[in-house]
Amino acid sequence: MQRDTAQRRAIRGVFNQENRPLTPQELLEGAQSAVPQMGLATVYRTLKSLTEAGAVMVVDVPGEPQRYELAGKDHHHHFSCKQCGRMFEMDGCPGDLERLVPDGFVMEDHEVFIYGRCRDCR
Amino acid sequence: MQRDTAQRRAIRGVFNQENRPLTPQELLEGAQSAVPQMGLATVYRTLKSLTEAGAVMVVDVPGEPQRYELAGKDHHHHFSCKQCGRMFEMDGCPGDLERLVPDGFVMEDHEVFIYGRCRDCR
DNA sequence: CTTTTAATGATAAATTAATATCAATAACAT
DNA sequence: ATGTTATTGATATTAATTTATCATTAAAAG
Repeated sequence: MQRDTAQRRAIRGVFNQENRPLTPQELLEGAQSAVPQMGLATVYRTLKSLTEAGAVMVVDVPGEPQRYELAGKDHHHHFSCKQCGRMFEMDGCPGDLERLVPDGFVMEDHEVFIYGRCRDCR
Repeated sequence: MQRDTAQRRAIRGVFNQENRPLTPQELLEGAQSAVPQMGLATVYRTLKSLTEAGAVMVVDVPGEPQRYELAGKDHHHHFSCKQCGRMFEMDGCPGDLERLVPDGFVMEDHEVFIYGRCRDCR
C-alpha cells in the first residue's frame, strides 16, 4: 500500500503553499524546511507517482527543465520572471488564436508564455 | 579569415529552402543532400558562428531541443505539428496579452506556441 | 603550384536532467 | 511491540544535447 510519509507531506505542502509551477530543485529546497535531509531522488519519485495519479501536471517550459503544478486548475498560462527565475500562473487566455493558424493547418492545443519582472523583482 | 565552404553553403541553403525553425539534426539531414559526409559538429559550429554574427536566432521550444531560424523576420510565433514533429512559422500575434499579466508584474516579452496537425499531416 | 591555416569529420568529453541501485529506515497491519 | 516491506538517501547510471580535441583536408593568398 501507499504510505504517508513526512517527505510526501512536505512536497504536497510546497505545492499548496507556492501555487505555481515548480522545478524539482525548487520542490527539494522548499520541502527541506520540513525535512532537511530530503534527497532529490525522493522528489522525482514523488513527482512521478503524483503525476501518474493525476494530482500534478507537467509544464514544459522553453529552455528550462520541466516544472510541475497541481492538476485540476482552470485553463491558464504562465509568466516567467527574468530576474528571480520563478514561474507564475496567469488566469485567462488570449483567445482568437485560430486566426494565426495557416490555411490547412489544424489547431489542437496552445501555450502562451509571458516574460518580464514579477511583483517582487520590479 | 572566414572561408566559404560547401558545408556552410549547404547549411545556409537548408535555412533558405525550409524557412522554418530547424533542429541541428534537421539541418544535418538537409545539408547532407549537398554534402553527404557532413558531420553534426560542423552543424553546431556553423550555428554558433551564424548566431554570433546575428544571422540566425535561437528558438527555445517547450520540451524539445533548441531550434534555429533566420534572423530579421517580422514578429511571429510558431506552430508545432504533433505528427511529423516539424515546426512552422505563423505571421502575426494575438495582441492584448497585457490583460493576462497580474497586477504589479511587468511584461517584457512573450511567446505563443500552437500545436496540432500541419497541412501535410492532417 | 605552394604555402598557410581555417575548417572539417570522427569521436571523446562535458553538461544537464532524470532514472536505477541498494542498504538502511520507518509506516502500519497484526 | 514486532515483522513486513514500502520508502528513503546517497550515489551510480542512463539519456540527450552540446562542446572540445586533434589529425586531416581544403580554401584562398601569393
